[in-house]
Amino acid sequence: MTAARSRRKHDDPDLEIFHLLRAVAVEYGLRQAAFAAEHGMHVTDVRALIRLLDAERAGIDATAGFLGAGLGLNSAGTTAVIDRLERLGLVSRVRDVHDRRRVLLKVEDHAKDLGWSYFGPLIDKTVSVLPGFDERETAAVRLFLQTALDALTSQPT
Amino acid sequence: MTAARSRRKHDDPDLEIFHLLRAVAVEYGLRQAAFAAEHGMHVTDVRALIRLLDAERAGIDATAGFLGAGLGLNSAGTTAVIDRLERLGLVSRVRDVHDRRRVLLKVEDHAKDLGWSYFGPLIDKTVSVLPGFDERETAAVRLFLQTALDALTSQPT
DNA sequence: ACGTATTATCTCGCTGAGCGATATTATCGC
DNA sequence: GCGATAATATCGCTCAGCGAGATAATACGT
Repeated sequence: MTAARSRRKHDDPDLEIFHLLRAVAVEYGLRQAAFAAEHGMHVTDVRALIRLLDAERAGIDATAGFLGAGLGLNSAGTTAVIDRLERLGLVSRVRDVHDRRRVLLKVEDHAKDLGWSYFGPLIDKTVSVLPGFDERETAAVRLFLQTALDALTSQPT
Repeated sequence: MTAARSRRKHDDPDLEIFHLLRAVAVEYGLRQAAFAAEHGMHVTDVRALIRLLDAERAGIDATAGFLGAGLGLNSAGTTAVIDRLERLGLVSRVRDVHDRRRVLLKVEDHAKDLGWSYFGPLIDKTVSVLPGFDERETAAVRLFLQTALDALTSQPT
């Protein structure tokens, strides 16, 4: 394991790109925390909101259990998150008519606006360089990101 | 603000790349949490360790205050983080000889190995596609990441 | 040199997020 | 209907991080 330390040089251009990607990930986390604080929420609440918005976009109806699993929380923690979001008027609990054990989570319009106010400018600025890329360049970006995602999701050796 | 909602279509290819980047950021966070749990640490501890390793690589001598600022913690929280890292034998406190108010944080070799065991495989897999790229493709990836980083670090409109 | 302001870190008490265990309520198979 | 199962909620607890203030070393004006 100590051998790994000398595997790469510090000025390795590949490493530089990796560090760039890592910086993006780190900053993303910081921005999420800042956004949360700015709106009287916690990081978990923001993540929950995003989960819920993603689910809605995917046409999945989100339940408490679904959300808890997505956030890696147990039922107690999940209830607490939903309580907070409900108190902020961002989400409302709706009993499922067909299975009345289930609680469906309805994302309020206000939350959607909040989500867009968070991601909107970020998206615009981030993708602003893409129109200047040709097919191969765009494909390269996509491939690199996909590879990074695979590396992160696959179990380490 | 409601106008933002209709600004982009869901199948916008630009948005797809943004989602890919966002997924990378999210997964990075999850992996960090998993790594932390695996080694009896908290996410903050891992982030602290990375901060310290980065500082060492940059030739900065890390103090408690420096670390706290980097993590967005106040002094009480910072002390707690260092306590935990010290208890795990990953970091040791060394009084600065020239300014004896300061506590320098020395990263133990064990921590460096830990860092490499975390990032090593991730780096290898992530950058594995880069050798197949030509100059323009590599530059495109770099530019895209840099733009994303700028978008994240600049204040939102 | 000397008191005062400043800087760096730590201690104390507290709030609150999230956990484990358990309770409550609803559905399903028999 | 009735136990078994599933979905969510409640209770009590632990511990990360905060605010306020303590401690200790340094800088600085006079």
